[in-house]
Amino acid sequence: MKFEITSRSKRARTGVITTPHGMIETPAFIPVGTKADVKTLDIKDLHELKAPAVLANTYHLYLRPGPDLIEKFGGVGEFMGWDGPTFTDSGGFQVFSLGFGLEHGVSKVSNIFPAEEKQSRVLSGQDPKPRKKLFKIDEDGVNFVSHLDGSKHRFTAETSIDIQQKLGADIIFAFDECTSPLHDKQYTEQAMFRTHDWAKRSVQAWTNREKQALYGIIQGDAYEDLRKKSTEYICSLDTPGIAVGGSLGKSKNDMFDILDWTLPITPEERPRHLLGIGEIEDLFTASARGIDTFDCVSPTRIARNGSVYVSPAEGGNPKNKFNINIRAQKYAQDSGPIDKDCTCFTCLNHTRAYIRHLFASGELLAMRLATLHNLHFVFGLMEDIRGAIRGDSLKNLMSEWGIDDKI
RNA sequence: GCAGGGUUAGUGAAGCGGUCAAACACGUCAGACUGUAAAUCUGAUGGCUUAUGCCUUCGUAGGUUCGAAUCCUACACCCUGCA
Repeated sequence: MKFEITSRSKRARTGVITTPHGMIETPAFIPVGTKADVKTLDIKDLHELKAPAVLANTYHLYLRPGPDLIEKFGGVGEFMGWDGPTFTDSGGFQVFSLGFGLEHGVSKVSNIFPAEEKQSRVLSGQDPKPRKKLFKIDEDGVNFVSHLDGSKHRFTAETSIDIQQKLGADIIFAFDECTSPLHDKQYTEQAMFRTHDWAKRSVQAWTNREKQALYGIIQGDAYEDLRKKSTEYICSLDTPGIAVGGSLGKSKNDMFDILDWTLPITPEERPRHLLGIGEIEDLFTASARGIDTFDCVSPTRIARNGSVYVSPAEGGNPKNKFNINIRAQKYAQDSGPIDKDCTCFTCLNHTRAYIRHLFASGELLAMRLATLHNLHFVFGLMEDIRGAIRGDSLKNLMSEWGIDDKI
């Protein structure tokens, strides 16, 4: 992998990541294809959308169909028939989402209000309805039971890297522990040190350096000293790229702070990936802070659940100005496209009324059309962001979108 | 014509004297979703100037009872046997 910065505008930059499977213009949004497919889409769709890459998942592909089988087929990309760049996540996120996250019903950005109250209940063991977690963490690694069949397994830094080398993605991630916004500082610090140890071991286990680029992952939640310490340590390791991971706090402001603490002290020449983030607003604010690549399930997941992106001119929902719930009754007779200015397949061919009808009827096409639209929208947005960085006008673009950011 | 069974909120269907504005399912409406256990999940769903409140509802009309969706009578419609 090679990374070249092509322009700079304040803290933002554009660049090109060159992988064995092609180039990625950055900042870029990488759609998530957990089980070696972007849900509802095929590779022809991904090509037509100009998807820059696909991010698959180590945990899921390890359980099924298994890394040895994928290796026989020449890696995830070959296996799925995708000739573009690929990423694999390390499985670290599942340690969280199927562990603490499942147990206490939290995601990586806490949306629980009031978060402090929930946090104190969880920390004092007063959470009223904990569920049985599937992962148990120790210093050396993680024991877990498969969510598919209950079988017992163990991941360590070494096994994660070994699996990822068999999966063969162009960009791979160190095995890490993603904490929750509800963990206290003491635990977060312990987890951070564990992640540092695992990162070091991930680097040692990483042997396929010609073809695969390893990214270390910065942890530390929303604690300034921890994030800075973690950034220094992760950047001291010999990895081609750096990722910001883990819990990103209790609000968007926390996330801004985290990026402000970490990115200015990472080496400029290494590409920076922001794990699991990618709502419309975030793509602007994190690009402005110097993030180069994103991955996120949001555009594809909310599409399947009936939320589709709209530009500021369309209005959007009162609570979320960048999307509308296309299932709503008020669109039943709407003869316009999802977004007037959108040139995606869905908007060129179908009305809001038709898409709403497909959702109401439970038709699979509804999810596919919505996914095509949302990804086209996000990829177009990233192109606009890159153009704005080159033209030194990102701030203007953001104000056109009504994004108020102090940066 | 005789005998038996049935008629409950948008639909199907529980309830068979008080704790019933009425279970449950579906439907409908609204909301959530950020390194995907997610075509998932949550809430609302008789009306009201939103309430440990009032009003109207369980085929129709009467009746019994302190009290009826629940018991009785008549009527209407539907189903099943026998003529």
